[in-house]
Amino acid sequence: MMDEAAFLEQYDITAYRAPIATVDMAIFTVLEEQLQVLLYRRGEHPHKDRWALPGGIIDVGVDVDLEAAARRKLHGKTGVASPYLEQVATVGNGGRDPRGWSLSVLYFALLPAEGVTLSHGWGAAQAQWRPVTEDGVDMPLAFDHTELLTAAVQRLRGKVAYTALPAHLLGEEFTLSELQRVYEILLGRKIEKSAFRKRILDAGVVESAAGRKRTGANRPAQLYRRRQSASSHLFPRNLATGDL
Amino acid sequence: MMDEAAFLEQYDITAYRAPIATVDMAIFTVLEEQLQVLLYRRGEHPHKDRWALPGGIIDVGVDVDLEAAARRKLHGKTGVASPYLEQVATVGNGGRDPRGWSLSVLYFALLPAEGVTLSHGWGAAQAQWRPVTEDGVDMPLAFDHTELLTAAVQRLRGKVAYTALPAHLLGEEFTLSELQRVYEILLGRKIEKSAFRKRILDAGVVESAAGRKRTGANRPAQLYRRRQSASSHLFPRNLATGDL
DNA sequence: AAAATAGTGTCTGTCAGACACTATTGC
DNA sequence: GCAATAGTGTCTGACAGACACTATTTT
Repeated sequence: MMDEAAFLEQYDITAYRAPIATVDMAIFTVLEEQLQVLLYRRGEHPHKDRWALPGGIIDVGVDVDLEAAARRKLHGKTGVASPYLEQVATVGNGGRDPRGWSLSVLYFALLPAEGVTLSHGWGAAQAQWRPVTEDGVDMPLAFDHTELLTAAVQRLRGKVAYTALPAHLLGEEFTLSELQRVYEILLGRKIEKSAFRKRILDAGVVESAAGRKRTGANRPAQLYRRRQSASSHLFPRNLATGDL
Repeated sequence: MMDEAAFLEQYDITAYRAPIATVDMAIFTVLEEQLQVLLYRRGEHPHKDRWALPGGIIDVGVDVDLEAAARRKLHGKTGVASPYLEQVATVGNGGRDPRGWSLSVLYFALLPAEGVTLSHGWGAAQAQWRPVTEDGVDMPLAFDHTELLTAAVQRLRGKVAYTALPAHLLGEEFTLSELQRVYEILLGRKIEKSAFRKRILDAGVVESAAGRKRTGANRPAQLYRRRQSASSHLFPRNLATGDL
């Protein structure tokens, strides 16, 4: 009979043909009144010169865990360290990558457009924001990234009406009007102002910050910031006008 | 300059130290008026003799995709081929498995207790249903399976009030009273009958089946069955009495 | 008739949705 | 004052939640 220490001694990890393990990122922002996603043009095989979601192979020597791998990819492309990050799903099969059976963990990130400096990183020819139309982007993508992007967009859109997630698309401080505008862009329709404000404030997902924002020939607006609970909070009912 | 075919030709998949890739299953049923989860006692190292969620290493030679791997594990333990299956999350880090950096994709399955014959499968000393109390089970589990189970239970509980998922815990045909009872068990509280029936029927997630069920000295109940849309449907508002 | 569960009808408080109104700034 | 946006108040219809009622079976 063998104990666990002895078992591990003789265990050969390379005896198993493991799948390729990767992380892919759908990085969203709101820019020019549109939801946009960060894509880069692949500079290496496979799918060289095609547009793709940022991502890549998990490095078990560098990444302490899955989320660290995701943050590493994100930081490399945007320079942003700690945006809102959420795991969407994992896909895995023998056909999605010509290199063999591969498994990809998909994350989405939300970040404010200001302060982001896109850098190519190695292996990427270009990186740029592309507007999201309906559930995707109007260009073919490498691998199964079209499907991955659709899944990420649907997850995001599905949560908009029930959570305070869109607040992460704005900077530290923002006005309720700005927040409402982001909701409207994500939902693709107008929201009734009074109901929106009541529900956001009642939910306690934002707190007022000192100071007001003055932009033009009009009444200045109170500034707010996210509260800690903001991301996880589920509104008891729908937030925006109209169901779903 | 190399084209893609030439690239793949010289590409050596074993040059990368990939994580161990596994699938774990939280298999739920309702038995004896309680939510129960299927556990098995490990017959091999590591964590020999500890209770664990069914699962194991993905076999890229056998499993065409991730879900196939999950169904293979499920079928091996229960003999059930096609229950409700949903991906919950993926965890990965260097410390959760003594064999090395490992990555586990967690699924949960819902199935009716009738007709399930538990079999050990190889590598398992015993398999049995264990009641779920609060967010877990009252025994230590192997690896990080306590956390995995908690995640699965929370996902299930979180969706109960907004979806028709609990219908998958019953057989082909069931009465509305039986369905209501399952909801009550999962939510841990009574639901008002009239409201429950109105919302289930209005949502159109079940359809009446021919025949009625007669059990005792009382009025027989109409039988219903799930409709195709049942699993994905989101109720516009909460289904059960009381929020969340 | 009694017991037991199936199934329906009605009332009420709450809240989403609509809309109109007041407030505060620059010009 | 006028334009423009911030922010509030009020009415109404719909529905969740509570509760009481009717219906159908066996014993």
